[in-house]
Amino acid sequence: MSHMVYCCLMTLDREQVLRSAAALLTRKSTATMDEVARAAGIGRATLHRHFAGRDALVKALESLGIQEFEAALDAAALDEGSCEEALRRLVAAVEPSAGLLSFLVTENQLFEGDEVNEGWNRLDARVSALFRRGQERGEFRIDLTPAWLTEAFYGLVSAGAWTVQVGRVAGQDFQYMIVELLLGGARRSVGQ
Amino acid sequence: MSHMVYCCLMTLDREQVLRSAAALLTRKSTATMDEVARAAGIGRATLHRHFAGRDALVKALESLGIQEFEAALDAAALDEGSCEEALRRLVAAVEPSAGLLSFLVTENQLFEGDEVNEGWNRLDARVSALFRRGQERGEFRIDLTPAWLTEAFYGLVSAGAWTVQVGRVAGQDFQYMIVELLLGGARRSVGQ
DNA sequence: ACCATATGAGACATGAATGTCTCACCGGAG
DNA sequence: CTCCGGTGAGACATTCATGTCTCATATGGT
Repeated sequence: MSHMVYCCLMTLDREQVLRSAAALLTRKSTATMDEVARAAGIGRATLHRHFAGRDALVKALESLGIQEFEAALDAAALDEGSCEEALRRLVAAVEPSAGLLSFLVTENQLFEGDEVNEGWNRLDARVSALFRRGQERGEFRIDLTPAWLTEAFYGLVSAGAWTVQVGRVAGQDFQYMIVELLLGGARRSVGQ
Repeated sequence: MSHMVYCCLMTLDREQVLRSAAALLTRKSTATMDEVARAAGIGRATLHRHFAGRDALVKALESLGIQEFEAALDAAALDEGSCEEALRRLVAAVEPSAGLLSFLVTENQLFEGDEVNEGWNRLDARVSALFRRGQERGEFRIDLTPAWLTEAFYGLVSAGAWTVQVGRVAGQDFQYMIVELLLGGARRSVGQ
């Protein structure tokens, strides 16, 4: 059928392929096009019909990651209520995409090149704004810059995704680990 | 001269080459053997005389990173005094190697393969032991496992190295950022 | 049943990185 | 000065991922 139903500018096939590619590349970032195709249960030729080449695949993955992260930011409603609760909602919303995000973040090949996808700037700005709002509300300390807190957020999400994947901690603890460390740190407070 | 002075099982030449290779690969993990050679100011043939191939180079880099990290652990004297102070010493000692560590950590190609260098297990155990000692001393909270705190430590060191490198924060703040976030978190405590 | 489309498998060429080789050159030791 | 080990430059073959192609097949609608 040539008249397929489009959803979000992406066919269902394409979406499925992209999902499995993300899952594979998250684990093995150097996976070959053939491996990606096999992982998706399709032939290499078909993969090439969907994505012109490896670059196009990675770009599509980048778009997917940005889209998912942006959706997580929307779902978390960062402007509402306390910033601590907003951060908890954000981590919960971003968990399903953590692996993909981790892959994209470490794929610094994207960042060293000509031009970065402007989507990352938008995302950085929104996360950074959350931390700034928390500082202005007196919830977050002001001696750590929003820029650093944003990078630390990415770093901890990646570390959490990795740690869960290798089985060093249970996936059930993902949100708790990240939020608690990011908010409260490792030091035992007097009250606890 | 065929009778060269050996130091730490490594010639001075080899050491220099390894340093610049680490610096380059930290920035561009996909750098070519030729690029590595140029960065070291030597010819590709000479690079091959020092390291049989790319794999050997990466292995040597891994050994160097492990060696430096182990030296940092020694210098930090993790068993002495409070664990908070020990952690501060560790971050300070590890700062010069942060870029190399970041490269090696993200080079998951090393971890997905046949066998991981047993050195990583030793390092993990020592860092983990620090956090466990802190928990036993009542300094650190016990609801975050030493395994997670260890991974978070790696993640924050990597994030810090990256953030400093791209100029998002000043290199001068490296230690403070990491230690303060890892120990105290982003939440503003009542006393502050 | 027929046809159109998409697919999988494989062959093939291309390009890039790698690994090996030779050769001319340089600098120091004898 | 002469010799010799180390070096840089380049040529060369090899390997591997990639990209393109063809063709037989399966699927699905008419």
